[in-house]
Parts: sequence; structure tokens; C-alpha cells
Amino acid sequence: MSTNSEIVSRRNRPAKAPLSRDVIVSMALDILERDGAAGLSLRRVATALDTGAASLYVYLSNLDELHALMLDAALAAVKTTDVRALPWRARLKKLLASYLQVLCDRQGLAQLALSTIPCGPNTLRIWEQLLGLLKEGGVDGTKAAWGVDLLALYVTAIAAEQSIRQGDQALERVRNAMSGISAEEFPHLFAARTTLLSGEGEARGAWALDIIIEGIVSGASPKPAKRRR
Amino acid sequence: MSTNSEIVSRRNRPAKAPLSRDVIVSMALDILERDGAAGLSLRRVATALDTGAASLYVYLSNLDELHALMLDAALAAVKTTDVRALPWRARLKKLLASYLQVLCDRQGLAQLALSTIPCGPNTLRIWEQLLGLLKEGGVDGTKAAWGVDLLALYVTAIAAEQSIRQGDQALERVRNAMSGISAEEFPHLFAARTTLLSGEGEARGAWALDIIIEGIVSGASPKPAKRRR
DNA sequence: ACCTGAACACCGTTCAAGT
DNA sequence: ACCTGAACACCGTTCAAGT
Repeated sequence: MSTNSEIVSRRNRPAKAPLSRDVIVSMALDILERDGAAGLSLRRVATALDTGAASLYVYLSNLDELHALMLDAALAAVKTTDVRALPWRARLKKLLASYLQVLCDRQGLAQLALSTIPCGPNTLRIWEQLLGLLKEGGVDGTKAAWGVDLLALYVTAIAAEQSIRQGDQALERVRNAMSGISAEEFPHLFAARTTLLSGEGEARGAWALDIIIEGIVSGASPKPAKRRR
Repeated sequence: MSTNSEIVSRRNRPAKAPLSRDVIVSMALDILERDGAAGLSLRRVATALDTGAASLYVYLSNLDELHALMLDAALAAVKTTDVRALPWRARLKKLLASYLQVLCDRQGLAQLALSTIPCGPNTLRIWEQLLGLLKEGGVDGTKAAWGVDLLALYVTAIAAEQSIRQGDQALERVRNAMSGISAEEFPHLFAARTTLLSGEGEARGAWALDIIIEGIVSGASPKPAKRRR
């Protein structure tokens, strides 16, 4: 509850800002933004805070925990549109679009999200919203729980894929492999090669989200039995 | 085409097996299987091959390339059921189930798949199969290309999630966070907490795949226009 | 052409010692 | 309680030198 960010009322600040979880996390996010996932390390965060790496272990138990804290802190930017005027489906799409946006905006954040299961306050808030929106749409129980999991997983996955697609030399390899395929050996692949390579990340992501949402709402329930009638 | 695996007909083998891309990749997969993703490194692979890390750079340009080669080599185990007797949808599900199985079976492989876009022969073969099966189901063009992408992405994501869920202390954190939530602040989350935590990975994955397949087959096309009638 | 040792510039984490 | 320097056990990659 108390976020430990009490004001240091000392007149003569010790020139070095006092350490805290929050300071470490936000500095780490700054570094991630500037240098990407490859440039993030405990040592660099420590150096940027003008201290040694060992000092961070007072506030963190390890690097994984820092990752989880960073992710949750970044997810504070996800907008939970409370506009009751819009129908639930539109609000659900807006929420997921914002979620995706946040993960894509900060360089390297998507990569982080893949290797961590976040469970901080912001993550919980998003999950709660998703569950509520699905319930408004008549989905609850196991279906809603699994649906939220599926939606969150997919948003993370698509963000990560797009972050890999841009930048690295990985795409160049794919392009090479695709241009080298023969029409006889891989007829379908050959025919689809242009479409497969076309980016259009945004439209693609929206299309896929629509399909998943529609499937959760109108698709079959997970457990066939379990009816109580 | 020629896989460079010519037989060394020397009578006196040099006691040290000659290096080659294949030898390096299969040793790396062995190490991944035994020690997991955290235990895999170029240096360890080199040591296991009784040489120095520098020697590997004759066959690999960097670690990323090794990852891509490992992934594609592992995907050789994906079974492409050619049984024409089964309807296309059943074959599609079997193929995806096998894909998922392979990624889940080898410890750490799923993690690998997330950070690499594979484009080796086995990957191409799977893509070709997927495209063919979707076409049998009446899906082609942009919808099929994006569909294959979505299916492959999702299989990878669910495999990775399950590999994170088991083992690490991440799950323990989630469990803690979930048990600490208040029914007033997060009513939906509180009601769903048991279902959300329940593993049941297999059933969950199958359910989600069904939804995605159904959505691709019967859902809207990506580009609204482009009809030729 | 292929392999090697040594070096370079990094990592995360621990621990005794300081304040 | 908090911070620190130094150490430990690792990384990927490069490069001059060997065969």
C-alpha cells in the first residue's frame, strides 16, 4: 500500500538519490527504452544509479524479479476505458489494443513479457477488467478464465513477434529462405510468399484479435459436461 | 542439398570427431535437453565437443544462428500425417498437436522458439502443410497466410507459457498474488482465482486451438473488399 | 581451411567488510 | 539497515598464431 516514496526532507541532499525499488525500476525502464533488451543489465542499472550492482540486492532478490517489476510498472500505461457508453465488445477491443500498444511502444518490453508472468497490481487490474468485460458479454466461468489467459497470451505473443520482425537480421534470413523455395516442392508456400512476408502488423493483429474474441464469445465451452441442470 | 555429412573413411579416426554444423547442432540439442535453456551456451557446446568456443565460429556466425538451426532440427520430429482418409480438419489438428508436443517435450525448446524466427527446411515443410490443409478447408489468399502465421505463433506461445509455468518460482509469485487479492477490489478475479490457477495445460491448449481454427475458417476475411465476382 | 589459446569486454550473484 | 569493493564463476566474440 505505502509505496515507500516518502519525501526526503534533508536540506543537503546526499548528492546521490537514495535507492528504492521504484527508483531502480524506473531507471531500468529508461535503460530498456534507450538501449533495448540487449542493453539492460543489473550492472548497467547500478552504474546509472551511481552505485555497484551488489547494492541492488537489498531491493531485489534477482534479475527475474526486476523484470517482473518493470513489466508491471510499464503496464500502468494501459488505458482501461471506463466509458459506459460504448458496448462491451468495443471496450474490450480498446483495452486489448492499448495493452498491445504499450508492449509494442517500449523497445524490448515485449521480449520481457514473454519470459515473465507478471502479477503486480497493474496486471491484476487488467485481468479484472478483461474478466468483467467478458462477463458483460455473457462469458464467465472456466470459459472466461481461459479466455483471459488466451487473450493476454496472444497480445504478448504478437507484440514479441513484431518486435523480432523489425530490426534484427532474422527477417533477412526469412526473406532469403522464402525467395529460394521452388514452386514444385512448396507450391502453396510459393504462392503465398508475398502475402506471408508483407508486414501490415497492425491490421494483422486486429484481425487475429477479432477472431479470438469472437471464438471465445460464441465458441464451445471448455468442459462439455459440468452442467448443473 | 548435399548435407556435408560425408563418411570419413580414414582408418585411424582422429579420436576427436570432426566438427560440422550437424554435429554442433545435435550436441547443442543434447545439452538443451539435459540442462535446459539456462544451461546452453556456446562454450558448453564447445567443451562437450572437446574444443574451444572459437572453433565453432567456422560453422556458425553467431549464437542466434545456432538457435535457429537447433529449432529447425528439432522440428524434424513434427509428424505430418499424410493419411488422406482423415478429413482436413482432423489432420490440421493432428499436425498442430504434434507441433505443440515437440515444442513442449524438449525442455527449453519453446523458449528458444520465441526469440527466433525459424526458416529452415523443416519449418518450411510445416508451413507448406498448414497452407495446404487450410486450402482444403476452403481458406486461401491473405486469410490463409495470416492464418498460418497466427496458428504457428499461438502454438509457440502456448508452449512457452507452459514451460514457464512449470519449474520456476514465477508460478509461486502468481499464486501468492492471487491469494492476496480482496473480493471487494477485484470481484471477478476473486471469483475466478481457482480456475485461473488450475493447470490443465493440455485441455486448455486444445480448446484454444479449436477456437482459432474455427475463427480462421469461418471468420471474416482480413481485407473486406478484394472480391472478384 | 580448420583449429586453438589467450584476450577483451562483458554478465549475475555472493560475501566480508565498512558505515 | 544499508551500501560497497572485490571476488567467483561464468558469458559471446575476436584475433593472432599455429597446423
